[in-house]
Amino acid sequence: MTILRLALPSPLRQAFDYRLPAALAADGVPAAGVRVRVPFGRQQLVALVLEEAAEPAVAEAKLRPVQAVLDDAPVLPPALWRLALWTAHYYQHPLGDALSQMLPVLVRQGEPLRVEPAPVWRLTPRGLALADDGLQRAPRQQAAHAMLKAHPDGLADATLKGLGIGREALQALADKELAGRVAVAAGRAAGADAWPVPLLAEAALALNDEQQAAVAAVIGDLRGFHPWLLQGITGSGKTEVYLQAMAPVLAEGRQVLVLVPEIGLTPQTVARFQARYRCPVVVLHSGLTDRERLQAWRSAREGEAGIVIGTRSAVFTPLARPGLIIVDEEHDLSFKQQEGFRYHGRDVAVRRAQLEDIPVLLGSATPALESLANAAAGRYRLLTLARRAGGARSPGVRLIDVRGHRLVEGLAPAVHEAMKATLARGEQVLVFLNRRGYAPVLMCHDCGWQAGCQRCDARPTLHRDPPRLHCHHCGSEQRPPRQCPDCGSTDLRPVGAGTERLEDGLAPLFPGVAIHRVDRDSTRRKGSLQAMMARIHEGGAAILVGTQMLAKGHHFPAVTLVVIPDGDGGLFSADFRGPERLAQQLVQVSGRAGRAERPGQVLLQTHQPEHPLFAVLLGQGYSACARMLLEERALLGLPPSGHLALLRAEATRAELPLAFLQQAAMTVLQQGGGVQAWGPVPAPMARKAGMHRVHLLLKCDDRRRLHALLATLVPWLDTLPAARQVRWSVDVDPQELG
DNA sequence: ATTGGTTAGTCC
DNA sequence: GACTAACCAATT
Repeated sequence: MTILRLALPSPLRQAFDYRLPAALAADGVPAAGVRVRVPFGRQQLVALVLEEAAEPAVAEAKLRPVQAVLDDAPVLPPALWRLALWTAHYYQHPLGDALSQMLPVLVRQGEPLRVEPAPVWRLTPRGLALADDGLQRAPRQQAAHAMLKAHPDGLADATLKGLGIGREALQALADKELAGRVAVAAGRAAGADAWPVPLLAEAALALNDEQQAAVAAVIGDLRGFHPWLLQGITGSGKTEVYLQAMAPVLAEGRQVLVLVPEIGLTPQTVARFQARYRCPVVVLHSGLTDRERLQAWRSAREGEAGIVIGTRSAVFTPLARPGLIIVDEEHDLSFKQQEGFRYHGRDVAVRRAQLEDIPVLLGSATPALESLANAAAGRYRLLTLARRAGGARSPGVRLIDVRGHRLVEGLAPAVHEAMKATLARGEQVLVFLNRRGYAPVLMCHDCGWQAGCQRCDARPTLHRDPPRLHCHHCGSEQRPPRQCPDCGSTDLRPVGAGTERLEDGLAPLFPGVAIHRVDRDSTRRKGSLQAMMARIHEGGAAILVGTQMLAKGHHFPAVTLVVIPDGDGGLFSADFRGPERLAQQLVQVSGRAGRAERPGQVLLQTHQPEHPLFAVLLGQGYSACARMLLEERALLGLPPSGHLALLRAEATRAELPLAFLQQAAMTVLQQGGGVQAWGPVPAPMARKAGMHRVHLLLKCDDRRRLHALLATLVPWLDTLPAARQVRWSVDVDPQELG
């Protein structure tokens, strides 16, 4: 009898054995990575074969039969299969659940993998003959026409969607018989003739000598695993380095995987890649339908797509002929999945490159301390771009000591003056405040009562339109009280300022000046961010008020002054990564300002002008600041000098998670092995969304010893009766201890 | 008696 | 996690 050991899409930390009926074994025993349909309890599931088992783990009578074998070959290529097993083990996540998260929804529902080649949009002869400005009355159709004209081999639906070209525009072109959707022949040739000739669709930009050196280094060694760290200041032309580094990879017919932060995946980013090369570009992001995602995934897996661009989860996209992996803005927090399967996309990308035996290029203006430490240790090779491309000068940063000064709307007099002068020149000012809403606290002026959230140990933020107290941690909303519930006073006052209040307060100070607020609330509606960006890019005096949305990705050429009213935030944060994040944020937001003719100015208001972080960051730059922070981490044994894993547990009753993690802590103490247990302690926000939350932090100088412990501790915890009374999880290499 | 809500246990 | 049997208590 043939017994198959299967990974089921379930959170259970175990494999399940099934019997393979003789009728299904006729074509041979399915290999590891093949999908099968099985009964499980009273449900039907799609599972993946792990191996053929010599002996069943349970009594033979309990084995149920496999109902169908869905594939004749594994779903994932060998290197990706090994990556999946490694990642599930490294992050101590149940294998079946990890595997199912790596696959598109339709694949894990059993959809056939056979590729009907995705039909592509192409111009008709009439469309090709149409003049470039023949659709002036219809800008969207004109954009679609221009894009299709640049790609005579056609573009797939998913690619066009990624480029921001909508179905309506394409349908309109089709109605005019200017374009059509046609099927293409299946099975592209592999190797050098995989893509259209010539591959280059537009001329490459000229490189300065730093960029030249970076490109030369990477393409000089495209065989085998080489991790690179490209540290390039904002505006230094990192993207051009990516583009030119991938040229020889594509020229060989191999594929490039590009990972970007969630916020970085804009139509402009995709357009930049698509405009350069004629090979198919596919985009994987959360906006795709299940069907589109499946098409993109198949096209990567079959080797049709030359460039695959996506966010975190795209690191698991199978590639027929992988050649290079690029991780842009590698320091970005969005690469770490913060719930469930808590992997780090950047770290998985490096491991994948190793298993695929290809180079990986991590890029950032402000690399994570982990990456800089890897470069310093010689594990990564460092490439530096210290000059802005095109000769633009970097903005100067000036600390504004606000101690003792009277602030108007949170602005010091010198800052106010600088803003007026900038606006008078017709230039733009960016005010960066990483706090949305009207005010973070609603307080009674008579007795000091503060509005609190019913379900969290947090104060809800006061919002203005519509008026409400909104808890950013659990999402609950209440009507703001008109009277203090403690003393009955009606003198309730908002304390502190968020972006809404700042927007209101700045208007009378700068009459007649347009103020654009850019945060999650003001850009909630689809397309509103793009509309706002368009208005900003029209130029003219304006104030941009925004949260970190403004600090990422977009560049604002008309902004010549950046104001940071609250530069101290995060300086004394509870999280040990606070200073690192602050330094990254300051550098990133500073990079939004300035252009070739006129360098930008950054004004940073602070109550701590002598703080060493500011002194080093402003005096010697990000790298020196990072070195200082790395020394501090080393003294405390914190990452990357030491290694962490965080056990979290929560329940409505406070004593349950505490008791559960006490058992864990006890075991760690007994087993020792050089692993320290800190806690259990209440989480920084002890009650969130009605749940009492407790943490146990595990810490060890040696990563292998920490993982050896986790490998026995976690499965054992899973068997404890107490584990069923709490929600618990393991976070390996936690990025936020909150 | 019926319904609803919680809990413990299984899933191969 | 999904599902169920078992149990208890409050409602008809």
